[in-house]
Amino acid sequence: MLLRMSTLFLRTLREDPADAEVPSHKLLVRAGYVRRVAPGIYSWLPLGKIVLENVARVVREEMDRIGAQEVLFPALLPRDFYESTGRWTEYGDTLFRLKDRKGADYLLGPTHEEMFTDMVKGEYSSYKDYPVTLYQIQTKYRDEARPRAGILRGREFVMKDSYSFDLDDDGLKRSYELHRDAYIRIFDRLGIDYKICFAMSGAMGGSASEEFLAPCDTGEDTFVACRNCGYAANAEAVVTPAPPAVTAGQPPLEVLDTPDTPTIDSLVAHVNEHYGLGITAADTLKNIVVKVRTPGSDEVRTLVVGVPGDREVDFKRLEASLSPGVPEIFEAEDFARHPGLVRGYIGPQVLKELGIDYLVDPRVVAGSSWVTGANEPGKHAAHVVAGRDFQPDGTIEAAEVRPGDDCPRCGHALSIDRGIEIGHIFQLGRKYADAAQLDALGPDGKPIRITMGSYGVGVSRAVAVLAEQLHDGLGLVWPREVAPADVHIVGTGKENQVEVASGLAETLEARGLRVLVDDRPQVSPGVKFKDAELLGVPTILIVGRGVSQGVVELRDRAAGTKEEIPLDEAVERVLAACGA
RNA sequence: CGGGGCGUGGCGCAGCUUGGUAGCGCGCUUGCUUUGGGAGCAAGAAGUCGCAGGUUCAAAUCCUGUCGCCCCGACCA
Repeated sequence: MLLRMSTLFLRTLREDPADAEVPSHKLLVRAGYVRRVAPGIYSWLPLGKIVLENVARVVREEMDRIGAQEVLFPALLPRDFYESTGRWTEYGDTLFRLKDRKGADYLLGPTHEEMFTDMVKGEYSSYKDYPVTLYQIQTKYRDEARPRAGILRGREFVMKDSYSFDLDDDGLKRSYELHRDAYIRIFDRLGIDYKICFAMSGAMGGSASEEFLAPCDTGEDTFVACRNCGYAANAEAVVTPAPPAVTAGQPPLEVLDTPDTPTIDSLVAHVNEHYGLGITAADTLKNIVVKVRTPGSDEVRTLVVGVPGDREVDFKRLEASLSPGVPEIFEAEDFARHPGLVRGYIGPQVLKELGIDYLVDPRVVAGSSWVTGANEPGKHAAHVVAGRDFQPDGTIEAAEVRPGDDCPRCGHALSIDRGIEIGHIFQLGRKYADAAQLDALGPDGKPIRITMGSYGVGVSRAVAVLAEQLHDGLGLVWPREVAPADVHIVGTGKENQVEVASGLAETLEARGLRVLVDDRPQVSPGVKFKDAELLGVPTILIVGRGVSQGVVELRDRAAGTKEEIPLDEAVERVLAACGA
């Protein structure tokens, strides 16, 4: 491959685009890799297209290596496939819907579980056919409430999705492990920094699920990591270790007058001053009321969640824990309908008789004693003991996770970071096979329900993540595997530099390198240097003022090093630098 | 959905308060000079100022409406 800057369809920008906030967005636009078309929708220019294809190639090679077979579904899909699993309605506004000329409903595929399942059902029928794994690299469409950060979170994006079909749980586990290994190879080859995190299997009803998160300040996901034992988990999936149950005798429950203590801080200050309890916010029990809606039905139940008063409820964690139920805020009119719930002074002591479910943070163990609401305006209760004064209906992971919290595996302090999800592997189980009645006929003549795994890689997102993780003040710094070229040859000078550069480019191309050569006439050296740094090709060869003395300059974009080398060694030196 | 900000040549912006010939930088075209860090000089091309209505002798500027875009939030009872 040989690209010439003199004819390459490329225009770099000197300034950041006004609508870009994050580094990857700014740089990919400035360097002429992508252009915005509409919110969350981008065009890929030649260099961007090459990088995108390189990522796709790596993904494809590693999927093929584990025996997955590539297929391609349409992005434009008829409604009926999504009707059978209920997702035509469940997906809500995120689904791009459209009608054909006859008025029939269509959608742009946000994901393709239904299509894969249906395809396998149509072709395979014997246990001898299994296991099988299929994948595609496809454009997906999701009408996100808020697309952001350029191609990091778009409404149209390229994703590799694959599905494994197995006869039993052991097979599923093997398919899952194969994918896990493939993903490790993919992200290692791409040069992405990532962490494998435990994730919630959530509504999909699966058993095991892990996310590949790329640590990144601009990330939307929060994850915890333990430096000691290597445990890592999405914040939504973190398990809170329960302290040992308390058995020692506790003083009896005591109701306290606590006027004007609407917040935890004011409550703590008040009881310490007037009752000398010497407590902290962590000794109080905060009770949050939510409504939980069951999707697909009108059923709404009231739920109270108890967490230590020094912690906020993390709505995302709550949501994940309640899934498929959807928590909603308990409004003033809801309080009006439940006079037993005294806003600001709710305690769990009365929930049983009110018939309201009560779930507590795992720290609220049997025998633990709390200061909490007394279910009367202006009153709280002290020495309220779990198991004695109230009986929780179970535990729930809803409290926020904080840096320094105990690792659930080894007890060391956890750190918290943000990341971007670039891959997800997931033991789906039989949900879709059940919906589609996907069976194989067994050796005994009886049907075997197939069990599935679902696996995704954000291909276009990976491009943005690389830009996000690998850049400096001058521009992009691509790893060689995805770079638009192996070497960027800059010819600059008023003598024969451009011809020499062009000749070197042809020689190196013939030796198997992907070459980008700046052969633009009448362009000043400064511009060419700046562009080379902005574009981010890993190896840069400058053919400039030294050429009449037989000297050229070899640069390493990532290391920032430069070295003068003899012109007649240039070809071999570049080949060596490019690992060819 | 809530809050904030912004719509002016291809890109980045000023002008609006206080109405009066639409401007700057980058980019682009032509010529000459220049060639190791986003060159210089000269001459050019290119904008119905998001859209609609209103006020006015006169609107990018004031008023009303509307559309779009960007950012933050989506919870703390």
